[in-house]
Amino acid sequence: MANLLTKPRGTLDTLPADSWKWQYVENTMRAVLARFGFAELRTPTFEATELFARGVGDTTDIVNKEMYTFLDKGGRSMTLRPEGTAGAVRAVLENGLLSSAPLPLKAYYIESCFRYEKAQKGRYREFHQMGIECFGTHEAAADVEVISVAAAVLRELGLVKGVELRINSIGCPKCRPAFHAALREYFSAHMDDLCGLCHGRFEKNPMRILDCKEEKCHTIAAGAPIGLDYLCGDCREHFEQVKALLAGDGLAFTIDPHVVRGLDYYTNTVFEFVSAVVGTQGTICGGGRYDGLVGMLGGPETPGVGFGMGLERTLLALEEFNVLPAPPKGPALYAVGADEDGRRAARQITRQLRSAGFAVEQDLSARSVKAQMKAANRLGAQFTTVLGGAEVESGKAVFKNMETGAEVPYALADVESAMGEAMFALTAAAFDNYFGGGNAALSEEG
RNA sequence: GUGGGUGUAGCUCAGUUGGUUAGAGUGUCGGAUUGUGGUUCCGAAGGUCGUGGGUUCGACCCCCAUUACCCACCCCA
Repeated sequence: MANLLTKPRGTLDTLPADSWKWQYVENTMRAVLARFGFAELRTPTFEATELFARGVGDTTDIVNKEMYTFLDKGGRSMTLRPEGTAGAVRAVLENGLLSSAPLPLKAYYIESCFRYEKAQKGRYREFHQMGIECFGTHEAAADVEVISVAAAVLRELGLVKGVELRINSIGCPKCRPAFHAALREYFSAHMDDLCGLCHGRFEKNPMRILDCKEEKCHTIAAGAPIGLDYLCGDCREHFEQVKALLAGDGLAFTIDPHVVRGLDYYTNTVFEFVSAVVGTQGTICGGGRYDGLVGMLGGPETPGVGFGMGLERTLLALEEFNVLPAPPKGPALYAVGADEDGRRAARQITRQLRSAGFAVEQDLSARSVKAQMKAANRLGAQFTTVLGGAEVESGKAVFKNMETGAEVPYALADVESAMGEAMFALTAAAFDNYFGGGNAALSEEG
């Protein structure tokens, strides 16, 4: 009934008190991405439906039943992007980047995606992902570069333990038929024991049976032929190189023949970073190589490799593992006005300090001094200064350190430099405290 | 699309075998002698008990329906 005040199913509000967590994750990602030489690519939130049908693959669940598709006023079928790669490829092709930009082309995006699914923990209808794409080289070094980015992001965020890298190779269009044939031969002997869904998979894409979570299918799949045994010479060699380079980089991984991505465009290397804590939706990051995609969408045959990392799931993992940093500190100063003159003075120094670069708060509700102090405390202000007729007249006031209660006198005329010194003393003290104090070299410098 | 669970104040939750003015904690706002926070004390605001039916003298409580959220399947980030 109160539909007006109910957000759409499967969507999330990020409230002011929590938004710093998202900013922290995004900023960390951007910093790592910059180090690895990836530049941001921004594309529209919706694209022509056909782009996803062709790119993601019209046998996938994503295209068949999970897309937010609508007709625009011109009668064109549009779709809210369900993933990032198709749009990225479109933008790269449409802007001729494969011929004008230096190769390999390395791009990233942080964007929201939309899938019409039933929401649960770690799975939402509007979700956010950071994704990267590396176009123009088939070399294993590119696969490993891409995996390294994901690993570096996770490490930088503090997700070192409890997140596992699993890799596999699903081969190329040349070697896949042999594997499919072998799978069909194996599973045909067990048809009666497979679940209903897997009967369908048997025809369309028998590799998906390996991924089935049904107990009985899982048991049967354990004895199935291993895809890695059916790779052609080139693919085998490629996978060997990927493994060697990963090992050389000190990146721990496990080979998991059951890693089969659900998007049709993947070839060769596929990988995921999995955490057990994010509910059943444990895949924090999933990706792989897609050498056929660019050609499939009408571009020149161009190899590519990339991944998508779910921000909601990353955040869940950070919270589960308790590796979120301390929340940001409150304003440097809360300027309290005690009377009419004081309020005027508070407004004045607030304005002045803000333009000097300090975070300063002031009362906007004509509240009592006590109420303003309470507000300052609640906001986590590091200092307060109470201004009234007396201070205005004498030109002298004090900064009160809200943690220690200590008061530092200053002259109103010198408020900017006084604020700077007070803040410096605070960080120097925190620094000494953190490093066990007694760091003479640094504390003498102030 | 399929299962299971849960809906009582902004938040977390009590609410006796159905009994009349529905509670606590927390949060918000205010006060505890003149202009100083965090602890403490006092007070205030805030709920058509998800919604619609039904049973009953009487329903937050029982029954049915509906809806929302959560968890899981499926799928994937």
